Amino acid sequence: MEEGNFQNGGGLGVKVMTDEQMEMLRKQIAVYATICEQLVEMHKDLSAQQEFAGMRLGNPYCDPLLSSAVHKIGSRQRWTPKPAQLQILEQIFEQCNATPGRQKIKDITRELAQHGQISETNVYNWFQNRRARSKRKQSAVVPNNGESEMETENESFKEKKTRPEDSQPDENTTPMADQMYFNNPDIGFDQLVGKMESPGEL
Amino acid sequence: MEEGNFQNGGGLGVKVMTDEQMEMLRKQIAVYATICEQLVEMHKDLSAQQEFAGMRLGNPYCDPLLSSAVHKIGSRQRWTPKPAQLQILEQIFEQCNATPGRQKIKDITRELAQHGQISETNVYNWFQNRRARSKRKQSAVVPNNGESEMETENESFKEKKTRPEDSQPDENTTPMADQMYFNNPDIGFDQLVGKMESPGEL
DNA sequence: AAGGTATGAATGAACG
DNA sequence: CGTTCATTCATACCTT
Repeated sequence: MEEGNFQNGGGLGVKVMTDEQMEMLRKQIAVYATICEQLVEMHKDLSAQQEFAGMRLGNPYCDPLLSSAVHKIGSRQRWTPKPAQLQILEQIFEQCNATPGRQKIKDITRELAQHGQISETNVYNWFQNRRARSKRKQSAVVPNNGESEMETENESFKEKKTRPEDSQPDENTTPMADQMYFNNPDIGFDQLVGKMESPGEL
Repeated sequence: MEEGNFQNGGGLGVKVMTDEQMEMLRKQIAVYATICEQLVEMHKDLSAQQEFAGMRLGNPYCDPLLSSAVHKIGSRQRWTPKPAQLQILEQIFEQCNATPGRQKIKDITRELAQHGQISETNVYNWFQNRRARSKRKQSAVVPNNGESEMETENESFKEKKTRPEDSQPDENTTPMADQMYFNNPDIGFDQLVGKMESPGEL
C-alpha cells in the first residue's frame, strides 16, 4: 500500500503477509462485498421496475455468481474439527477444565495436527467455547430446583457491573435509512457486475 | 526449544499465498474499487438530479433489506465501534503503538464521538485489546518447513467439507505488476463506510 | 429448499 | 499488561 513494508518472498511464486495485513485486507473486501450486495439489490429492484414498464426483460447478470465470487474471498472459512481431533479434545477437557496455558496449547496443537490441519488458535477457541458452554448449561439449570429449563429468555443472573462513566444507552442504533439515495441505474452497472462473474479472467 | 517463549496460540504470524491467489485477490479488490467509484459517481449524479427536480417521491427500493434491520433496538449494552470509528482507531494505532496517554485518550474520544456514542473507557479498552492481540500474533512464525499446510490438508474420507479455496488448476496468467496488491481504496472509503454505519443486524 | 441448531471465531470488558 | 470472561456474529450441519 503506502510503502514497501511487505516482506516479499524473494520474487518467487509466493508473497508473505502478516496476519494483520491479512485481516485488514479481509475487512476491506468484506466492506466492498456488502456495498456491492446492496448495489445489486438496488439494481434488481430497479430492473424489475423497468421490466414492469415494458422497458426491458430479463436480467443480463445473475447474482449467484456474484455471491459466489464474493463469498469466495470475502468470507472466512472456519475450522471444523475432525472426529478424531474432537475426541482428543474432549479427553483433555475432562482432565483439565481450566484453560490450558500457552505451552499446553502448543502441545495439544501438535498432537492434533496429526489428524488434520489445525492451529493453536483453533485449540484455544475450542477450550474457551467449551468452557463457556458448560458454564451456561449450569446456570440454566440452577435457578430453581424445578426443571423449568424450558425456553425462558432469563438465564444467567450475573452482576453486570457497569462502569459509571460508561453509561451509554444504545446510541448505536444508527439508522441507515437515508443512505440509499443512489437509485440511478443508468451507469454501466451491468458491465461492472459482469466483470465480477469471472474474477479469474478479468 | 521454541516452546519457551512463544506467546500463545495466536495462529501463524504470516500467511503465504501463491501468485494466483494474490492475483485473484488483486482483481477482486480492483473490481470492488471500480464499483465503489461508480457508486460515488452515481450518488453525486443522483443528488444533483434530485436537487434539480426536487422530486423526492418514494423510492421503491428505499428499504430493501437495510431498513428491515431496524429492529432489536436497545439490546446492546456493549459498545460496538462503527466502521468509521474503527478506521480512525486503526490509523492512530499505526502511528503510535504505545499506550496513548490520558490526554491523548480524551482527544481521540472526542474525535470519535463525531461518529457515534463513545466513552474514554471504550477507547482505552480498544487500545489495550488491540495491542494484546498484535502481540499474540507475533509467535509461530516458522512452524517447520512448508507453510503450505493450510492447503495441502487432504482427507481421504468422504468429508463433506467444502473447499472454499481452489488454487492451482489455473493458467498462470499474469506477470502482473506486483506493486500494490492491496491499496487502501481511498475513493470515498470513509464516506462509504460511514454510510454503512451498522453492517450488522441493527 | 428453507429454517433451526450447534459451534467456531471475534471482540469488548473485566480481573490479577 | 497479559489473561480470561461473556456476548455476539457467522457458518457448518442437521431437520422438516
